[in-house]
Amino acid sequence: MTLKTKGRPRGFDADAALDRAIEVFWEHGYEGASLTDLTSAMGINRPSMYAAYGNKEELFRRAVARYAEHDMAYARAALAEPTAYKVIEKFLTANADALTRPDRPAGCLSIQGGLAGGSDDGEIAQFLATSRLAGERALAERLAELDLPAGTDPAALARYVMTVSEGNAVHAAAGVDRASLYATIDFALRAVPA
Amino acid sequence: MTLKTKGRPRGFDADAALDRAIEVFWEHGYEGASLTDLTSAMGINRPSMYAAYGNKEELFRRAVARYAEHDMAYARAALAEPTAYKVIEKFLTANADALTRPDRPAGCLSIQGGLAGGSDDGEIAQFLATSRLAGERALAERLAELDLPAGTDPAALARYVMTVSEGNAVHAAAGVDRASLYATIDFALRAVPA
DNA sequence: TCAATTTTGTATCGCTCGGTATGGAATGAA
DNA sequence: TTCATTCCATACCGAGCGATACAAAATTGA
Repeated sequence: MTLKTKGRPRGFDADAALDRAIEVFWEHGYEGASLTDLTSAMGINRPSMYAAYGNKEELFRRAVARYAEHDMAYARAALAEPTAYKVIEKFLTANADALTRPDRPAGCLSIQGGLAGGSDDGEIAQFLATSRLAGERALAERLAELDLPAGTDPAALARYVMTVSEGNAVHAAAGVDRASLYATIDFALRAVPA
Repeated sequence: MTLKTKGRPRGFDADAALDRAIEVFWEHGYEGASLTDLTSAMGINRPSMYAAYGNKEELFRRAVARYAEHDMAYARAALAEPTAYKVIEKFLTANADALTRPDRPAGCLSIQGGLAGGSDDGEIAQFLATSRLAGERALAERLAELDLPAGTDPAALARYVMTVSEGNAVHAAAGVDRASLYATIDFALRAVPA
């Protein structure tokens, strides 16, 4: 799969470097993560970053894509559960686990990355919002396939679940521990048709 | 109440200027709001801002304090309701209204202001988190006074309600409309003891 | 062995950031 | 009128930002 390269070979693993960039963006947000922070965490120099990823915004988009693929695999796994209640229960608990992993920053990259539009016209915030709403739509579509009581809107239920998930992410970023998030989920599940 | 001043009188209303600063922080976040953005919205020059408020961080803290006093008065009003269910119902609906006021930025300053620790070591994010948790504690204390079923932890219930509120704030900032937030609240209230 | 190609390290670019020095303008007190 | 005091406006500061120019280093193909 490695195509024959002509020039000097790259001295670092682009995916491993991306993993380190993910954590920097996760902790400091898009705007708060400076190129000095990023490249020093990635173990490379600035020109290497620009050659490999384009610019800071592209690096961020690649980081979010990789984050969605790896750190949010639990969400796709939860969709495989056989009932609506179990899908939601598994999604929320696995989400709470991910929000409080001891070896990772607290919270969720797609929220920590940036909610407010900073210097740009909210381009980053909008990109993250779109990506979150895509997850919400995927959940709604899965719920629509499953056994919901008549009159229950799958899209509204999915939005409720994502709302709890995002609120938990805000709490986790503030230092709230895993057990407390579980307690919140216990309440949240009481609103879900069994 | 105006004490006799000696020198040249101030040429602007400090509270009105603060209201304009609130909106800039609300839209762009603490880091994303530059002094040029702020002072031009406030209609004053930089030295006037520094003379009146100290520095950018102090301006932000004053803005958040004024925001809590004015734009979040609905929260204190909701606490006056006579039952736990009504307190929570009124808090969440008034919150959804505030998150989607057409004459104000979408979402909530205490979340839009900044979740991730930027250049500083998360001092702003921590300040905002502390202020949000103070609101949560106030709600918990009020719920503890009211009629909850035996075995219901007021602190956990308050945390659940704030989680929904914060999730709605994230959704509102992403452009979700008021009716959708209401639908989320309809689900959320099903978990609240009546 | 040499040209072609790509990456790497250094040093720097122009720009914007938060913050300030300075002098003139506007007031109250004497 | 004059002084002391306070505020306003211009112009500027050092620092850090994202992004790059340039040449040395490392590889492939001829």
